[in-house]
Amino acid sequence: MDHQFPKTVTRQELLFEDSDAKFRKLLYEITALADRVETMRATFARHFGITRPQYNILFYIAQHQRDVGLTTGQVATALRVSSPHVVQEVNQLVRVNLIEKSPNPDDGRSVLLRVSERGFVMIDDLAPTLRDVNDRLFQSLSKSEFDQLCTLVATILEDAEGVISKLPVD
Amino acid sequence: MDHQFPKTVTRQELLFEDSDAKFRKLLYEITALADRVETMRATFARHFGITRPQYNILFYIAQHQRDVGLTTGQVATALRVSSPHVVQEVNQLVRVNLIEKSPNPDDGRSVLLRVSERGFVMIDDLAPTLRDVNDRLFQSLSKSEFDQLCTLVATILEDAEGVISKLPVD
DNA sequence: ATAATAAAATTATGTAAGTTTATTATCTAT
DNA sequence: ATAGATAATAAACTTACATAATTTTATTAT
Repeated sequence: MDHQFPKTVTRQELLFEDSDAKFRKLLYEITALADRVETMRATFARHFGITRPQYNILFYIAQHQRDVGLTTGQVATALRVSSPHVVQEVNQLVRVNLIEKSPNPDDGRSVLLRVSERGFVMIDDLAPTLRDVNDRLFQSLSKSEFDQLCTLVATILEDAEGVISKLPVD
Repeated sequence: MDHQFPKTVTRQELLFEDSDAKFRKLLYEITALADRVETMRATFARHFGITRPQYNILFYIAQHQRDVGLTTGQVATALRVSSPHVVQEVNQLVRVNLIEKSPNPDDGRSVLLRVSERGFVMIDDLAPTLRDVNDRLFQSLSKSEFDQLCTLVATILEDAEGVISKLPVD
């Protein structure tokens, strides 16, 4: 009658006093942390009068356009969303003059996306707030802890891709 | 004409060669990792014939109901979603006999949720797969790295709550 | 050079995962 | 006994996507 939840991990390195509680807490906290980060982005987005996906697209382009800009497809692939979604959100950003579209001289089917002058003004306006928030978010980390965290997260993310590519179900 | 993206962090501990690139990569990878974890959960959910939010609710209850069960409101608060959403998804789970509702003897307004016998059978069926996936997801971590990661993530999550509670915008 | 095929963006439509608002029943404090 | 507060729920709405179909332009094979 009184079921106990089965263990979700077997590696000894991940168990404490034979319990996977700490491991489950970590998994929960990783997703919770990502959720908080997206909450912050949603707040910044609202401050700009745009939505969270629009904010993510705008900032991705701002950080990765060089001189040439990015295509719709590049943005969709990088953010792991569909092209129609990028088209839809970018059109909203074009309407409020935060993104500019121009034809791709190398490919007549393609379009190049760049953040507008106004877009960069808004980003520059937000930057001090962003620095304040990020400094506080990572206030407790020493340089070596930051390095460790970067390495650990990168490693696990890589392993996650491998795991997903051959999930034993579905 | 050629705008450069402003720095998003100032702490020296988080900068490399005066660039915040590594920091931005970390933030990106944290959300990417959480996204991959949710992708895995969605796959397990599909295998059960339920949705990802249903899976998350089912597993939260399975792990936290003791003898007594959990109320709708407790689940909503813990998972940070609205009560109506929990009601909706739990009703689906009741329909397929994975969750059982019972009146709360201590409060006539309230309802107690528990995973059904069939629910635990499904969870026990999935457990070996879950262990395999989790072992592989964290295959690269030593015990001390796992400990460090737990501490770092918990610390940052705590700081994140503080940051959100007093965001300088909105 | 032309025909077939592929690729990029877009339009239209659909859906999953939530939210907000309103209602009802019960509880708590005066 | 009454006046709020709280728990669950129902109904309606919204957001953040995806899928399918279409158009235009490129590429490849003949």
